[in-house]
Parts: sequence; structure tokens; C-alpha cells
Amino acid sequence: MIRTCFSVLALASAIDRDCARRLQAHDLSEGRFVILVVLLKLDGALAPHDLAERIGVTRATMTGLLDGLERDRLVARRRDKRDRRSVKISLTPAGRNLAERLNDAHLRWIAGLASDLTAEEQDVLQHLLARIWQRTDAGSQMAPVAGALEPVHESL
Amino acid sequence: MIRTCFSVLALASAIDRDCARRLQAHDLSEGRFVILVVLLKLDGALAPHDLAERIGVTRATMTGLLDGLERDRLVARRRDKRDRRSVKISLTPAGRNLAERLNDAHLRWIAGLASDLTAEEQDVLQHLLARIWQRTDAGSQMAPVAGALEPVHESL
DNA sequence: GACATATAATACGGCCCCATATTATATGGC
DNA sequence: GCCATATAATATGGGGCCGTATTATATGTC
Repeated sequence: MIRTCFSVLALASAIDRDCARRLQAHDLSEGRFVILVVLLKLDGALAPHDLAERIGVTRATMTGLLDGLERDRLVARRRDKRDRRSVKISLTPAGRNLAERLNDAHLRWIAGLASDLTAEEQDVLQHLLARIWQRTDAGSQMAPVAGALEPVHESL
Repeated sequence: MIRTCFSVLALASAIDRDCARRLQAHDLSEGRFVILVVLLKLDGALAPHDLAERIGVTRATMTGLLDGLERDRLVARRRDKRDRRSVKISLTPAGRNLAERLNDAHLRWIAGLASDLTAEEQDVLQHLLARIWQRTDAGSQMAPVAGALEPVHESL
């Protein structure tokens, strides 16, 4: 039915909206925040194309996001000695600090959203969503495996 | 848990992506398409602020969307005689034609997404999503009513 | 070594969306 | 009638995202 799909979209949009509102107090968008968190978790320097793939945006978009983060001194670009086409992105101390502070709060907030559901209910929900997902273009191109709908990174 | 929320977001993003891909063949975005459908269903002239509220974008955004639709000759603006601040938006014949053709295909596509689920499963899903939704900012401001997560218009 | 091809990052132009500011018009209280 | 206030639409400036084009560098083949 239509209503079912609409509910998924409406909920996602409400979550996105809340998330954006919480982050904008720190001058971060969702995309920018996720970059910081990925860099924090992996604790090393990553290439822009690597970040783009992990996060699910194009390389061109990543360039723009990094421009903003670099301007705000949250990440630093460093050219690779071995492959001079390549650039490595790393957190600045300020970036690391911000990422650490926000990541905890963010995880608590997200966990709270689903906290009314029992573990069993969450399993059921996950399963139902996965079955719809298999009908999407992304899902139907994937082999029908159990691991579908995996998070891009641990904090989402 | 985090995974539960992520699954909602990932599925919504996959659906949005599919939707955008289907519509861009007709030079439409989701926002532009929904405007056409709302005008088709209500079968009359609506004010921009009315459209904006129904669809869930700001009035400023609506102005931009209408600029594009007007440029493509899919809708027409007409000043209101009674209240000269006001403008009424209506479908052109071309707009009505396009809306009719796409609406059917779109409904079939969306319905197909959830077609693997039984009616009962869809009820369960709807219920679980609504309980998460009540924890969002939008949901917690609403009285805890059954009618939460209602579609903005019939075709979503 | 020269060349085609692939890859890394970026530039550019466009759309969607927002927040805020602006302009025109309506309306209620005096 | 006059003015404060509210409302309608729009303008402006910004961010995020995309697709495509561009530039620099690497790499495999001959």
C-alpha cells in the first residue's frame, strides 16, 4: 500500500530534520558530521574518494564538504608523497575534539529514538524494512543476502 | 538500537533515489511532481502558501519550485482579484496531462514496493514506525493520537 | 620511451531547500 | 481615515547534492 511507504519516508524525514537541527548549533550538516565521525572511528588519514564511497556521496560533493570543513579548520588536506594525484584527509585537533563530543551525544539521541521498542520488535521492524528494500533498485541489484541494509558506519 | 534507525534512513534514501531517477526522465523532481499531483487531485487553483503547507516545504521554496514549473509551462500563476496579494496556481493542459500519466505509474510503482508484505505485516510495520515517530521532535509535539504519520496527499 | 587508458581531485552549473529580509496588500482598533 | 499588525509572495544568500567536464598523475602495452 501507499501508506506504508509514506510512513517510512515521513519518519526518515522527521529524523533527518531533528538531526539537522541538533547539528546546526555546531555549524555542521549531517554530511559534514558523518565525515568527522568516520575519520574519528578509523583514526587515520583517508582519501576523499574513500570517504565519498563510505558515506554515499559523489566525489564532487565530497570536495565541497571538505572545502567547508577545511575552511572551519576541522580537517586538513595533505598531499600524498607516493601518488601525487592523491590527497589524505585527517582531523585537526579541533575536529577530533568536536567529533568526540558530538558522537556520544548523537549516539545517545539515536538510541533514544527506538528505545520504546523491545529488541524483538526491532528485529521484526528490521526484517520488514529489509523486505521492502529488496524491491528497490539498490536492493534488487544486490544478491538476496541477510546483510542488506547495513550501516555505512557505526554511528548511523 | 542504532541499526534500527539506520535501516529506516537507508530505506527512505533508497526509495527517494529510485523516485528521483524515475521522475528525472520527465524533468521533474519529487517536489515538483508532488505539486502537480496535489493540483490534479484537488482539481482547482491553490495559493502557493497552501501548496507549501500541504507538501511540507517553506513558502520561499515553493516560489522556486513554481518558477521552474511555470517556466516549463506546467502550471500557471493567476493573480487573485479579491485579495491582490494573493496568487492562484493552476495546471496548464500540458501539466494536467503529465500529472495524469505519471500519477498512475507512480502509484503502481510505490504499491509494488510493499507488495511483498501482507496487509497484517503492513499494519505491524506502520505501528512500529509510529512509535519511533513519537520520539521525534515532530511526534512529541503532537498529541499521542492514532492519526500520526498521515500522508500529506493521497499519492504518497 | 610513447601512447591509450584509468584514476584522483577538482571546477562548474544546476536544482532543491532553508532562513531571513523585503515589498505589497489587507484588516482591526482608535 | 490612520496606524500597527498580520499576511501573501518574493528576493537574496547560503548549503548540500548531483552530473558532467577538466586537469594532473599513474600504469600497462607496445
